[in-house]
Amino acid sequence: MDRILVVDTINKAGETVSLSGWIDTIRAHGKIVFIDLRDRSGIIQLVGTKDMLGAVHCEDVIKLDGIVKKRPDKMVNPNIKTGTVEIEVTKLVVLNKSKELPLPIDTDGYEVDESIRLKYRYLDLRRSRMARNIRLRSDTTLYIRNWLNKEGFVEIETPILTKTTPEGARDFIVPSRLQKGKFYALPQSPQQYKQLLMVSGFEKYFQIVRCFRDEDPRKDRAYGEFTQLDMEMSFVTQNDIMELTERLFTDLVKKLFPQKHITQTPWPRIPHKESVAKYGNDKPDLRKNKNDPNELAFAWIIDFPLFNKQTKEDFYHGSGKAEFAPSHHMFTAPHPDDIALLDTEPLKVRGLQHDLSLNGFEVGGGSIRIHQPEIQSKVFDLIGFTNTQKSEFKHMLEAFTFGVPPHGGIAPGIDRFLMAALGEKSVREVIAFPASSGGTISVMDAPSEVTNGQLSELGISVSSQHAKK
RNA sequence: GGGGUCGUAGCUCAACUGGUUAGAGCGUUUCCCUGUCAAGGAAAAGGCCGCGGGUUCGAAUCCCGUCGAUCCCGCCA
Repeated sequence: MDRILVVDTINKAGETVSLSGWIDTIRAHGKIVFIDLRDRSGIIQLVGTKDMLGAVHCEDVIKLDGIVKKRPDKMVNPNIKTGTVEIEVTKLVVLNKSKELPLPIDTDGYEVDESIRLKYRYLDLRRSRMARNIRLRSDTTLYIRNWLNKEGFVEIETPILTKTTPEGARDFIVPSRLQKGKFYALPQSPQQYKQLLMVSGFEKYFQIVRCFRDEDPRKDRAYGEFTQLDMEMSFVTQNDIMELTERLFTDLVKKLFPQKHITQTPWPRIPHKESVAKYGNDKPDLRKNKNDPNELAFAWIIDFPLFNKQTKEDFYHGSGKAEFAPSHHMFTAPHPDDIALLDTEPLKVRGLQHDLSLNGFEVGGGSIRIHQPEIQSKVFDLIGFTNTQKSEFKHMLEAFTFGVPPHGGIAPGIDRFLMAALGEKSVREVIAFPASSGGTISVMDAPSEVTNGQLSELGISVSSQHAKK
C-alpha cells in the first residue's frame, strides 16, 4: 500500500491507509493507547491496544497500516487539522528508534540555550515554529523567482571562487592550488559580475545569492554569509527600480504573509539628510505601533552623499591617502544635477543610491551605476586610486567601452526581510544552519583543522600553521 | 579588538551575607488506569555546579585565568 500524508486522511473515513512518520506524543491509558503521529503535513491521532502501540517511544520513526475512523462529535479535536478523524492501527513497524532528545521540540524553543539548539539543529528544525520558518523561506524564494521570471528577468549564477571585491568588508580567502601563492576571495556581493551582465545585454538579471563577509555578527547579521536577492536592470531610472521592488514585495507580502499589513503605500521616500535629522539614522523604524507584530513599515532612503570623508587608515585596495571614500560603492552614479560639483565640492555630490529600510532594519541597498568611463575614472581619482589600483578594475572600464547600457539595481536581504516578516528577533531563526557568534557551525564542527599534506599541496608553509599531523 | 550578561540534572531554573547529604518543574524509566488529545495517579533513576588555579577550617557561592554562548561598540558600502 502506498504511503499517504496524515492530512490526506481527512476525507478517507472507512478506508485502510498506510502512514509513516514520527511519534509526536503518546497518551497511554492502560489497555488503550493514543499516539499523535507527525509527518511533514501535520499530526493525526492513532488509536490502538497496548499490545499494538505499547512498545514505541517519542520520536521513533514508524510505518503503519490502519483504518480511518470518523470521530464522534464529542471527541473531535478542533486544534488540529485532522481532528475529525483518527486511525485505528492494524499493523505497525518501527523503522528507527529514537533516544530521548537532548532538547524539547514541542515549545517555541526561545527558552533553550542557543548553543544547544545549534548543536542539534537538525532536531531544533523539527519544532513547528522553525519548520514553518524554513518552509516560508522556501515559499518566499520560489515566489520571487516566479514573479521575476514573469517580469522578464533571467537568473544567472556568478562565481563564488572569485576575486577580492571593493565592498569594504573583510574577505574570506581561499588558497589556490593551481596558482600557488594566490588566493580566491568569496564574493561580498556579485556587484561587478552583474554589471558586466548588463554589458552582455540580458537587461534584467537577478540571482538569489550567497554573499560572504568576515565581520563580527549581530542579531540582524549572521556571521560569515547571508543571502540576498541581487537584481540589476538596464535602461531604468532610480524610480523604476524602487517601483519594481515595491510591487514585488507588496505582492509577496499579500500572498505569503496575508496577516501582515504594510503601514504606508507607496513607501515613503526620505532624503538621507532628512532621515538623519529626524530619526537619527538612515534606517528609520516608521511603524505606527511597534508592538504590533503584523506591521511592516518600508521606507526608501535616497539622496545619499556620494562620498564621505575618508576615515579608514587602510582603505580598501591599499589606498591610504584618499580624501574621500564612497558612501555606497565606487560604481554609484552621481546625481546628474551635481556632476559639476565633482570637480569643486565632491562632498556635496549626491549619489543615485537607494536604501530600503524595514521596521528599523536596513533590508537592501542599490543604486544607478556609472556607465561612462570618464566619470568612473574621475571617481577613482577622487577616492585616491593609483594607476595600479585602477588597473584592477580595467575590465570594468574596458567593458564600458563596448556599448554599456545605463543600468542600476538593488539587493534586498532575504534573511533580514524574513526576520521582519516572521517577527523573529534574530536572523538565525530563519536560517537552517547559521554559524554561532564564534564563527562555528557546531552541528558539523566547522571550521576544522587541515592536514599538513593539504597545506603543502596548496603551497602553504606548514610550520606556521596549527595543522594536524 | 573592547565592554555587558550568562554557564548548576537531558531541558528550564533555584540554592540567602561562603556552612549538613546541591533542590524544583518539565522530560526519562517502572507500575496503575479503555477516550485521551500538553491525559491522569504513584514511585524511581539522573550532578566534574563549564574548565584550571588561588583564598579559606570549609567554595556552586569570593578572587585570578581560561573556554564557550549571547547582546552591544568598533566593524559591516
